[in-house]
Amino acid sequence: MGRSPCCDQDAGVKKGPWTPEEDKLLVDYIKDSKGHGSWRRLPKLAGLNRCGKSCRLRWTNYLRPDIKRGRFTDEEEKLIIHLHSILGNKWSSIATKLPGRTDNEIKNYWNTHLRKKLLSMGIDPVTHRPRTDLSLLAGIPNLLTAAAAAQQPPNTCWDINALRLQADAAKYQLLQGLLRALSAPPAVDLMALLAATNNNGGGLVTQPQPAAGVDHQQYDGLLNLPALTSVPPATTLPAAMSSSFSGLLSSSFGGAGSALAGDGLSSTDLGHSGSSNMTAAMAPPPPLVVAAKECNNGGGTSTPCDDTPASSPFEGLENINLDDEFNSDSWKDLLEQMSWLNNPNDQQQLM
DNA sequence: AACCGAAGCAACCGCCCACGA
DNA sequence: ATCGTGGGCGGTTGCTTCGGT
Repeated sequence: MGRSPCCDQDAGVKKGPWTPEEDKLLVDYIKDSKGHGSWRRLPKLAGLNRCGKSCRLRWTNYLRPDIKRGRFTDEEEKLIIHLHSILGNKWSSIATKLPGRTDNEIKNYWNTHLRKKLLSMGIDPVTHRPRTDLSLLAGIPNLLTAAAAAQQPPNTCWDINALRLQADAAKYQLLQGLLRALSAPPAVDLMALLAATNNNGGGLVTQPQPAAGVDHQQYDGLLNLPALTSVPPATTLPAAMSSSFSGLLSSSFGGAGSALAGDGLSSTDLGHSGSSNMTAAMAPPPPLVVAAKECNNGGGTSTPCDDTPASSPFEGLENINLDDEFNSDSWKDLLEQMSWLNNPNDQQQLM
């Protein structure tokens, strides 16, 4: 239907920053009138050459006596993030839960601080899920572990923990290489990313802790995706896997296992306790726990097994052909070859 | 000391909705 | 039922401040 602007643009009403005198006029009027009444009529009655809307904004965002000034506390930050995950950009609704804070203030704080904070954590500030621009990576459902497991014939045994660790290492390098190949400096700590992409849920789990000011529920949500166990040196990779990535690794990192010092964002923002930087993340792994062995009984479940593993769990992955010069096409090929693994039913059968 | 880019934030803009005539 | 108005809301702008060179 269209409506006339709240303020006549030709009336020469003042715009821009408010002066102390204008503030006083507005405050005095509202005080004397015990309320603002009609905002449209207020400027004339208060002797202000402002539009009513401008007066309302000035009052609600700045002059109201119950406005709380100063930095947001950690608790307020957590609450904002939590409420935003539920309410989205409903700033006024969020503001009702933070006494003394205005929707405008919260909105500004979100846009200038919290949004960046979440991004640096690899969390999409819109969805509060792991970043969608990294979904290509985050969506890999334990690809290599599952693929390796899929190679095992029924009723054979394999060292499930060794398999998982090798898969972790392979994934770690793959992700590094991919990020490099796409000329995208890691926006998140790769260890954290792997923690989010790893589905194995086995032992050796290292649970990073949320950084101060980080919403625990969201963080926990991220961590609901099982955590990375550990990253063995690349030299433990089966030859087939190593060669698949060798070109990419040697050209990108100067050799597998090299540190990525100074690359990307500080991982301290990611809140890791312990290995809180990239160099530490690349350090030799801690001693491994005794590997459990499991049998593929052919029925979609695994059972404990003491037999010697049948063969390298990565056998059969040689057909994943990554070019020496890693590029997006080869990545697509890889995904296509393994796309069936994204099917939850298929994954279920592997577990 | 001067300049420049980035960050922060107050204020504005335009759309939408509720409500009353 | 329709339309005009008031007020609220989210997105955006642009000014100010800050920090680095």
